[in-house]
This record gives sequence, C-alpha cells and structure tokens, in this order.
Amino acid sequence: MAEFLNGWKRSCMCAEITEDSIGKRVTLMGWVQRTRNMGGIIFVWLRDRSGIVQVVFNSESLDETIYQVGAEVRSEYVVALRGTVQKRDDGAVNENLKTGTIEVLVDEARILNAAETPPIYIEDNAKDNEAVRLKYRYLDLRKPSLQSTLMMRSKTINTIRNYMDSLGFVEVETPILSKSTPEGARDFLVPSRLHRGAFYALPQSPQIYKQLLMVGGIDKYYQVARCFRDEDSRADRQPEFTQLDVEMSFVEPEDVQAVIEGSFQKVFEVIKGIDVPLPLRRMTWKEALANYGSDKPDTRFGMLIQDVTETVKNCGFSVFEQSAKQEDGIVCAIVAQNAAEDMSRRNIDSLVEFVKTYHVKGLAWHGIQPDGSVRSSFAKFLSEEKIEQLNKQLNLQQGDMAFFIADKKITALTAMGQLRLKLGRQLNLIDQDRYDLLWITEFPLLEWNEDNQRYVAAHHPFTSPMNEDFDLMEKHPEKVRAKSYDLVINGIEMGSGSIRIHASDLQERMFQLLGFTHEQAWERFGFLLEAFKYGTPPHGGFAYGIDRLMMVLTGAESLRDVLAFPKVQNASDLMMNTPSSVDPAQLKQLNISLT
RNA sequence: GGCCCGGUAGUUCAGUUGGUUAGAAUGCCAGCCUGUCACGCUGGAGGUCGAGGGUUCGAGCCCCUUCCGGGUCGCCA
Repeated sequence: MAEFLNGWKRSCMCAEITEDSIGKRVTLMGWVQRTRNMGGIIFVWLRDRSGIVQVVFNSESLDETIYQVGAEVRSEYVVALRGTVQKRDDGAVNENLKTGTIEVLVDEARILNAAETPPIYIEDNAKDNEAVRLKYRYLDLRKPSLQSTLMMRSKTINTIRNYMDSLGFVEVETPILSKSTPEGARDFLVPSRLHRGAFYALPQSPQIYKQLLMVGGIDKYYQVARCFRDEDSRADRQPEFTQLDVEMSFVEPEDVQAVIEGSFQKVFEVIKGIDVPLPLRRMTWKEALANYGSDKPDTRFGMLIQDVTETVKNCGFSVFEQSAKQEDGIVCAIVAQNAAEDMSRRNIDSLVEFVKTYHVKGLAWHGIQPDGSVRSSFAKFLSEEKIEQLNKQLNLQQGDMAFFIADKKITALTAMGQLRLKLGRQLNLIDQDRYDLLWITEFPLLEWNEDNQRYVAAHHPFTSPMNEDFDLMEKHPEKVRAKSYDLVINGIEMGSGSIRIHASDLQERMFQLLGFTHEQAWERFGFLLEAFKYGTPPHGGFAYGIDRLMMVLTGAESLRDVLAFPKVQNASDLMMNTPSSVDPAQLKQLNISLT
C-alpha cells in the first residue's frame, strides 16, 4: 500500500494557501484529518504542521481511479494531492478554518501510506486519557497544540542562544557520563564495563564542569544542558530536564543577574510580544518568607501574611498563646476579603485538612459576616477587647474572613503560604495574563537536616557566603546568608544561581561545616580543590529550567505538555515501555547480578 | 515510603439498594446521498467491567491483595 514519492515535491504547506493562490496548481502532502463523502463529491481535510485545508474530489470532473482514491482514504492516511486552488462560494465559507475561504480541487491523488484507526482523536480538545495519549505519543504530537508548543520551544531556545552569543558567551558541551557526587539529589548511575564495580553518574547539573571551565579561562560559558535527577516526579518535575546553564568569571551577583534577566526580557519580547521592564524587582528570602510564606512567592496578588504573635500573646486562647510564647513560634494570619459569606463550613473544613498536609496542627478562622455578626472558631475564648484589637490589626472589614496558623515559624509560614495560594486561586485573585518576574536574594547558606543531624547546603556546597557573614560561619551557621539568588515567575521557581567559592581554603571551610573531614572532602572533590590552587578567578553563574519556562509561556499545567517525549510519575516511558529488563549477557559483561 | 482521586466497548463516560441479555455518545464497518464542514439517513460489528482472591443463591457494584494512571507530602544541594 505504501508508496514512495517518485519525484513529487510539496509546493507548499496546507494552511499557507491564501486567496492569493487562487487559480494556482499546488502539490500538497499530509495526513487526512476527516473525510465527508457526499456520494458524488468528497471533501477531505488535509493536515500538516501548518494547519488544515479542504480538498475536493468531484466525480463529475475526475477520472474514476482518482476519485476512488478519495473514496478510499480514511483518518490519518498519508496522501499526496495535486490540484487547483479555488475560491469557495459565499455560502460555503468555514470561518473556523484559517483557510476557510478557499479549497483545492483535486486532479491527481496518491495514497502514500494507509493508517489504522488511531486510538486517540487527533484534535486539541479531545478528552483522551493521558496514559493512552502517552502510549501513542507520536499521534498526540500531531495535534496542533503540541506542535505549536514544540515550535515555540525551538524558537525560545534559538532566541536564548542568539542572545547569549551576542554577549560573547561560548557554548561548551560538558560530559553526560560524569561522576557521582554525595551532596544533593540522587544520581542516575551507569555501570562501567571496563572498570568492575565502578559507576558513572549522569549529571544533576554541569555545576562542577562549569566551574572548572572558569579555571580553564572560558570566562563566559553557557550551555543548553540536559540534567538528570533520580527523585520522585511531580507535575513540574521530570527525571530529566533541560537547563540554560551559565557561568561567568570576574563578576558579582548583579552582573550575572543582568545577563539572566536580559535573556528573559528577550524571550518574552520575541515569543509573547511582552515588554519586561528591567532591572527586575529584588526581594530578600527573609522578606519573601515573612510576607508570602515561600521562597518562590506568587506576587500577582496580595493577601500578604501578617504576624499577629504579639497581639495574641495573652489572649486566653491556649493554641495561640502556646506558639506565641515559644521562642521560634509564630501566630500568623491572612485575610480573604469579602469571603466570609460564601465560605461554606464544608469549604473551611477542607482548608483545615489542606493546611494539615503541611504539618501544622490546625487552622483557626475568624470572620465578620456582611451583616456584622461574627463567625469564628475561637472568638468565644477571647475578650471583646482582644477581638477588637485583632480586627484592627488585620484591618478586618465586614464580609472579610481571616485564617490563622500557630506553630513553629517556618512550618506555620510555609503552610500559610500554601493556603494563600489556594485561596488566591479559589477566590480568583490571580491575573492570569500577568507575568511577574522577580529576584529572591540572600538565601541562607545552610539548612539543618534532622535526618542526618548536620547542616546541608541550601543551594550547593560551592556557594559563597556573604562577606559580612564570614565570621558567623562557625558560631552561627544558620544565620549565614549566601551570595545566591533565585529567579521567580508567577510563583514558579525558574532557576537559581550564586557567586561561588573560588578559594580552596574557604571551600574546605565550607566542607567542614557540612560535616566532611579534610580527607573526605579531598576524596570526593579533590580534583576541584586541586584545581582551585592554580589561579581561580572569582566567578558565579545561574541555571534555569527551559521546560518550566515553556510551562509559563504556554500556560501548561504539566511538564508533560511541553516535552516531546515525557515520562510519567514513576519515571517510566509508556510508549517505549522503559525502564525495561536487559539481556543477561549484557548484565554479565557489566559484572552485575540481580537479586 | 505516606495520603487522596481514578481504571467499564477503539475513545469519552453512565451504570440506582448486589438481581434478567452491561448502556449512551462518538469512532469503526457496510449501503445510500454532488457543496459538506461535528454532514445526513439506514443497518451492523464491537466488552477478560485493570488483574487475582473472597463474601453471596447471585458481584461492574461489597471485602482483601495487587497492577496501572494522576495529584500531593516526604524527597528534589
């Protein structure tokens, strides 16, 4: 059934035909979207990457064998057609089609390949189950939305490359077969055949390579880099992903930030036609946590978190008092304006359950109904005076509903931040057409890890502390701020960067803070510490996720919608059915036995 | 590893208190139709109710186990 082209060449794409082409003869190739056989005349919608055009087989003017081709084709057949572009009659215009005012009257037709009935509908609004779509991803990819996403992705990466090139950056490819590093995410391991019992690791990021490139004098490096992390997936997390990776020598934070925010400005201009004013707003990590309960605040709406700890210290409600009197405790609140009336008890209960998933003990609520009556989970424990004081601090108006969380500071603020986001969505406070880009700065250098009973690097162990906090490193490690910065868009963390440590003695001091002995540090990162001895320039960089950027640009809710061949939650590929077992002979060569 | 939601024709779904032969739409196949555009009309085929076990006279429905998909907490320097 399948045929080769035998000399036929496409003269244009389906949806590129306009009224200017009326009277011209065209050669089209593509897939059959749909056929309508009227008995003596057959309408076929032909689709390619550009879109759809209607072609007409007319039995009156057509040789019987060619008309039969029209009768024979089915959905997703691959066909080649020749014919003349003609204007449609006034009554026969299809306004939903870009090419709706014209059609192609076929005079030659060939079936290049037949197709079985596809298991999914090749249409944007089809409701097919995602697992089925992923199993037949190559069919899903024929849909206009995915095609335009992939085309936009290509254009975005091109825009970024052109921009980086224009600034004199050099793209360098770093190895995929790399070395396992103990800190950070779990590595994907690759067994070595030539070295029994030894493994490569796939890079979580080209971090160390790019720092070594700085030692190597490539003082402006970038790469569209594939990265791998063997951790559980989420809607916005895949085991492999693409980053724009950047590193520069002789720079301070604002130099790196200027390059990065410039790339976003360029992308938004080229892809969305939106002007992003620079420089971007800066917000410290401390400020973000206090006001938004997050290090990646969605700044498209208000409803900021308020600290009412002092007000409720001796209020008579023991839940509040307990946290208020704790050293690292807090009682915080947010106000949902005009929400008191529509907030059903059922809805409130679900919010209480919601915040509990973030490890706080509960959620208190207190509102004033439009008629002035109080609706509250705790007002009965408080004096009139205290309530008045609280209402005043929160600026609680008739119709408003406030929510309270009392707990340890980080825990309470984080849960409140999540509640803020949920309410923001629920109450429709978020302007979906807005793009809010900002920098979060001055992250803590270290975080205490309960499981390991030691400090771990908040960013990565090569991040430099802020100069003014050097002295705190040994005495108060938790108070040391880092020269690090994240870029956030609409509450999504796009990427992070920092000025790195370029002195081996400071790097060793950092490793000691992380609980490595001198020997362990040299065993694991000796090549880096060694390299730093031979003239390392001050340097820093940044990396951001291209996939997440595509989510923002397309409005997609899952990374799966912006990747050509995504993996599902358990990191398998439903189309190729991988990971999969391998031939025992392969394992034997690798000296691997399965238990 | 934990929690929540889901799995029934190719596809999207409905299926009442456990009760006759599991339905609809769409798609598919055949026939008719010369201006359709979600074409129309007539007829037809299509089911391991994710899998295994249990309770019951009787299970798509109840119970247990398990597999698969989604979301999420932990995790993700």
